[in-house]
Amino acid sequence: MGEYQCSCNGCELRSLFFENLEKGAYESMCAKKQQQLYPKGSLIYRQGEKISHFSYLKSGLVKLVRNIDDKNEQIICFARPLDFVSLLSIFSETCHQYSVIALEDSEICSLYLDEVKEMAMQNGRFALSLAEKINRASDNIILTMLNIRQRRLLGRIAYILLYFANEVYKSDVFDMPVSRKEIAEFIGMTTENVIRTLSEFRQDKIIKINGKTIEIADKEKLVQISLNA
Amino acid sequence: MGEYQCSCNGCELRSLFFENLEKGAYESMCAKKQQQLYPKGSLIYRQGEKISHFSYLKSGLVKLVRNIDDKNEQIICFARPLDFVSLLSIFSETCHQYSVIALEDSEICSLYLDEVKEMAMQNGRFALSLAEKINRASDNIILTMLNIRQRRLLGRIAYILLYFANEVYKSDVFDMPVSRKEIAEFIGMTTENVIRTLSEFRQDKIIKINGKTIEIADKEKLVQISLNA
DNA sequence: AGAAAGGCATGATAAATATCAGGACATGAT
DNA sequence: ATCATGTCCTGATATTTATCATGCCTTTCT
Repeated sequence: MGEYQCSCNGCELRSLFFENLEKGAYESMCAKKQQQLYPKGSLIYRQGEKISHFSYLKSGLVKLVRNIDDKNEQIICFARPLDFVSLLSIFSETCHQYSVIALEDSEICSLYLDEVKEMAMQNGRFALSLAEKINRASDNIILTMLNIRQRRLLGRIAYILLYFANEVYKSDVFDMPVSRKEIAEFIGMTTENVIRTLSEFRQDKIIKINGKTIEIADKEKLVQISLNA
Repeated sequence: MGEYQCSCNGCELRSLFFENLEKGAYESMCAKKQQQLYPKGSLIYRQGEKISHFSYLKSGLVKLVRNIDDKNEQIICFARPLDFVSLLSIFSETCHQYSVIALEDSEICSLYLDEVKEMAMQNGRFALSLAEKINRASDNIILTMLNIRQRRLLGRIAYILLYFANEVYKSDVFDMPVSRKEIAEFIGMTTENVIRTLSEFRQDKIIKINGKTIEIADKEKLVQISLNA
């Protein structure tokens, strides 16, 4: 029996496990991983479902969504690789508080939650490290919500444009992964006003819009708007 | 040397430690606790300070506040006993992300963070239990922020009135622990509009106001407003 | 006591945002 | 091919909220 080699060399979560688990424990955990590809638009978890897995995003982009009623949704956050997908309530609730939906083709790696918990109980260092990461994710959500709350329409749109450019795509030209409606659900304004504001930015030559592609043409001005509106 | 008896019989955090720590570890931790009384209005932690203690609220009421600039503040949440005070970033950041201020005379019990962390590393069950509690606190903050975001002025005021009545004071008559300005900072509206709305509720006989004392006179209507506005 | 500052209150007006309506365009289903 | 659906877009209007101004009352400071 040859030694097991984890195939996930690019997986950022490795460090978490590596640094804190015995080699044997790490490998047995890794061996049981279930990897799955969710195409763009597909539902990864449904709000209310039982949480059975500890999941993390290897590639792609997802949104966390809260269903208020039949018609209305709130987007809690967008999550990229390294942000855990089932992050929010994994240790505190038995059911998913939010739905998770793929915005781009996304690879999810899952481990049985029971086993991760078991491992955490046996290894405090691992548990603490896990808590740290989950904590940070929650913190970021709260901080972003506060940042959005303190801005008005224009500032909120500027903020989210800068978020995608700086945090997600690391480029001032990118394909907008979300619809105007989704932006509205994220910043808590109406779809019409999101559209209007983007048009306004286009007319003021702050951004260029070409189909799904957005180019930030005047970043300085966009930053100004994000700070002052 | 007689056996050490923890004096904090009413402390809800006991269970967390009790269930998960060896008696010796629990007692040595408990023996080092620092208990302090913060009078109403006093600063417990200042945003930006280094986090040195693991703290929890034994009695009283506090607010978590984010200073945006010289003049403007955002209130993140109110915390009662059982909610940890230094909860948000305790494992993920080295500095307090928010200030904590006493709204009522408050007793805080503190343990050295390093020691709690050390203990968590040595005891996975304890670490997991801690993570669970901190996780739940973050979840609640996020949920409350989403609940407020989906409402408009009247709904937000109704929501916070019901929050104090149902969650904090468990009574439809209570002394409002926060100013109109603080309500405004919490719900993200202006002070004038908070005042106006409360007056409106008073005129519509939904609440009675007598100095600091609020009485919810027509709870059914208040719930309706909270759901529809 | 008197002054200063802050909380509470209300009105008038301005600004921001939502709602409603309509149309162009793309996409997917039948 | 055609229909239905959904997204993007714009304008007109209504609603909601913020801002500005003012006054009263209480508390705090001196």
